[in-house]
Amino acid sequence: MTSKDKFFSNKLLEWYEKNQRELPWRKNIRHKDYPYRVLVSEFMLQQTTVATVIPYFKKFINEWPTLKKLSHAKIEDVLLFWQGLGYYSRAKNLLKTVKIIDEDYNGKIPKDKINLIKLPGIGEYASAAISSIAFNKKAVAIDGNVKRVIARYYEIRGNDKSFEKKISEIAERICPNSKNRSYTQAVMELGAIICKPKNSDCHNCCLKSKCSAHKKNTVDRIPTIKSKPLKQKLNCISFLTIHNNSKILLKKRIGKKILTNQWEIPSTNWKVKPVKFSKKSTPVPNAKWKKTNVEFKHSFSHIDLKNTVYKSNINNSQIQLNEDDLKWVDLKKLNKYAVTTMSKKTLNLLNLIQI
DNA sequence: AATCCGGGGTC
DNA sequence: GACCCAGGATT
Repeated sequence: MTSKDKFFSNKLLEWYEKNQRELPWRKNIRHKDYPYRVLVSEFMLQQTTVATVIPYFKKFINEWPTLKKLSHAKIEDVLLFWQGLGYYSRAKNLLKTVKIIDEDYNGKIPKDKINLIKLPGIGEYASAAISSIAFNKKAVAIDGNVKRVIARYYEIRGNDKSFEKKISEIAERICPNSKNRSYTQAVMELGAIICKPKNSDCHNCCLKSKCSAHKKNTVDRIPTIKSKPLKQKLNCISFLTIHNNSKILLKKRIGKKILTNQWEIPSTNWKVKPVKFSKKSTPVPNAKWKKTNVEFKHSFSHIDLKNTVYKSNINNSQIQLNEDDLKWVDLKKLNKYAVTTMSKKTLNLLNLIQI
């Protein structure tokens, strides 16, 4: 432990005391349900910005204020709630984890990383984050923010395995033996609001006097950017069937790997080549179908999808539905279903709903 | 070790 | 359009 290491944790803790944001999951650390709220927040925050999470978190805690209540929830309800937040396996894993804690741990969240990491959806980062933030235990949580802050402060270059190893070794070495609840959040907080990926606010940084990258003016080049594989470009046509301008046909994505079990406007498979319209592929082949002017792109983490929308007005809703996973849904009751964001965008563009 | 999994904000 | 976000599971 060098004086530069000491400076890091001391200055950071001092800065955090005065500058931390008021975030809903940080309130009432003495409350019996505080660890549960930290648990929920850590699931939501994975690869998701604080600003996005806040409204979801508030509604979630309002709906399921305690671990016990969430443990009795149905996965359909949790998924409905998670709609639009993305990475839906988090919702399933959160419910699984809470059920395990309720049954195997007498409702008490494990305090140590070694037990937390066994739970579904909790990995290397989250186990350390929960242990330190919820229980004030010493545990080293390394997320994207931490990597960036440490890489700049010690001027660690690269983006490969050895980079990860160096960051990890330094993080272990400089982690203080107390105030870990604050320290874990302080490093991430600095990364989020001062030591940002771009336009980092070095002028207001409590670490600038000893920051190697700042002194050498290499902040913008650290950490080294990883080249990512190109996104696959895919196409689809979706078929909006509408009755009396009030009810639409939705289909459940059964057996799909992405957006599993969510409801959507029936669509062709996603294909590399532009999809040609054919009546046979529509949910109601004997109806009149018309191409709309709605055509837009929707991006996933690894796919850029172009969606072209066709529409059919159906006068009687008595038509035979051949498949069990097709259903007429009143536009006013759309919020009872987990509907894909792309389908909601479609309905919004057709002025059928407001998002 | 690479790939999959969402969606939105920022520049 | 490229990059990032309090990552984890799967293959």
